Amino acid sequence: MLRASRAMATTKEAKLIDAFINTIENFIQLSDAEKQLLQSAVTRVDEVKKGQVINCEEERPSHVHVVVEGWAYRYKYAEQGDRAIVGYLLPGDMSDIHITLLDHMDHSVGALTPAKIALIPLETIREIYENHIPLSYAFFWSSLISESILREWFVNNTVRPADKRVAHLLCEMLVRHQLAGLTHDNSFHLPLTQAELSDAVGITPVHTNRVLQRLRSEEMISLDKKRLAILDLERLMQFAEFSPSYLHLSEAYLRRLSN
Amino acid sequence: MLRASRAMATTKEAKLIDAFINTIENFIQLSDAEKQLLQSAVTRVDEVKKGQVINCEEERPSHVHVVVEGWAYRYKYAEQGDRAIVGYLLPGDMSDIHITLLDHMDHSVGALTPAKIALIPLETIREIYENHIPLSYAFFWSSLISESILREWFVNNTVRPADKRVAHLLCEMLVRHQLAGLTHDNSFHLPLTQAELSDAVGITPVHTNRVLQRLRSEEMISLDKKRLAILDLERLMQFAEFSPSYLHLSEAYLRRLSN
DNA sequence: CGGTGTCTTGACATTTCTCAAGTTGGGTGG
DNA sequence: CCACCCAACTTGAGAAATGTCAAGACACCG
Repeated sequence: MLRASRAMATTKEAKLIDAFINTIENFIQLSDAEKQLLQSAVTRVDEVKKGQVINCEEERPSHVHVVVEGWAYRYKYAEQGDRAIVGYLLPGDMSDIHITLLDHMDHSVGALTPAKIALIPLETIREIYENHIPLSYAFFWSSLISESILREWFVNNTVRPADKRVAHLLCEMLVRHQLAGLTHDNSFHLPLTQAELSDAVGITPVHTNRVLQRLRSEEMISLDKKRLAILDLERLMQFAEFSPSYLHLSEAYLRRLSN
Repeated sequence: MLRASRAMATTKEAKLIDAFINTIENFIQLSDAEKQLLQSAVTRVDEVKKGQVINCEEERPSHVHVVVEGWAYRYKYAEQGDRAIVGYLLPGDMSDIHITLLDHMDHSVGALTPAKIALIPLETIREIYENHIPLSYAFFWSSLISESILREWFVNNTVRPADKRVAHLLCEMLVRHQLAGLTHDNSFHLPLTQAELSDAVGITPVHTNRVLQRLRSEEMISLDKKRLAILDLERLMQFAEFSPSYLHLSEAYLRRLSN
């Protein structure tokens, strides 16, 4: 029975590996044994619907979640029902590694699109902490990267006007999609609703709409049927004051980007 | 020589322990040996002047810094010279544990007041990672707490209007000072300039001034000669939509707060 | 083919910013 | 001890950015 579920997991993990392991290897090279270990750590892969809650604020999840396919997002509601989107999770991103050391979620996580989510039991992660120090570095590292991204998001919403905020976010999304190999010619699938974009940059949907129109009319981007194309990356980055330093890209990735 | 500097350090560390070790012990109880280890990890205690830079963006520090006395702050400049203050560091806070795994600072750290800063060499931290797993949990934990605080700051600046932002920040500062035992009757020393407060909540100094006046005239706070008193904590917290859950306080601390 | 969610537009309200001019207060040199 | 000075704080008036409300257009889905 245990064996069976292992086997099931194995067929799915190929996908987990593609994204998550790839991400980790931006930090350290993993041995085959370590990859295998991560593979077998996944006990389940859930298919969740758009909008479904994956982790709820205040709860204590029993598993750590990794996005395999689709988009998820971190969010928090303020009192009058205003939602702040605190981060987007792309394939390969971990949602809640904090929970191995903290006793409750301080935010919620939900699916922004239909998604596949891999689950790893907390105890497995704890075992890794004890016995596979390089891998625990990797978890710590990935958490530090999300902290750095969050910090830049904070700066974005704190000092920049609405149009630059949106532009900055789009630049980041482009780079992160490039890293994941999900772009063609600076264009990629952006499943966000204008309202979902708004909640990440802290402006009104109506205003987001007008900002996007301006970016389009100035021919920095085109956005149609959820496909975003960056038409003039140079100019967009400059306009947004975007510098990818905070993403802590490895040399290898920086090279990949410049192609 | 080495021995001498150790001895020097030892006299100073009593302070380090008071704050930093205390903080850590909010997470796990440390053995005497572990406390000793942390003590001896400090190779130097610097006295820095107000405004002095401790870590600079893009650089790679050789030491991790811990605030012993005074306030420090994390910040980033946007292009037109706008500064975003990304966090305040109180005694006991670590400034740059990230640097053990990332290759450059993605933000700067400076002193907001005259301060004493303890330095721990990177290699020492790395040794701890390898040989003292519980202590490395503690470092990881403290980094997760700052991430959670940052997340709440993000929410604050993303969904709340100016007056609530300021109120929320003041609530947080009160709690953090209470934890550090730095309050008397809900009042404490707030060394911030109105401009420094402004850069943390993303509004103009002029506007901050008016917001503070409103909070004063509504008798929620009083603020004079850098001494902040929360006159009606209940009301201020409600107004700010403040809930300390994101600070991940231990039961023990929550009890302490309710006195 | 109808319906619901998303996008778009316009007109107006509100919040926050900008600029510019005081005012206050603590610190320093004479 | 005084006089001055500079940084921080305050105030006012008008400008700019962003929000609100309401209605219509569009587009995808069942």
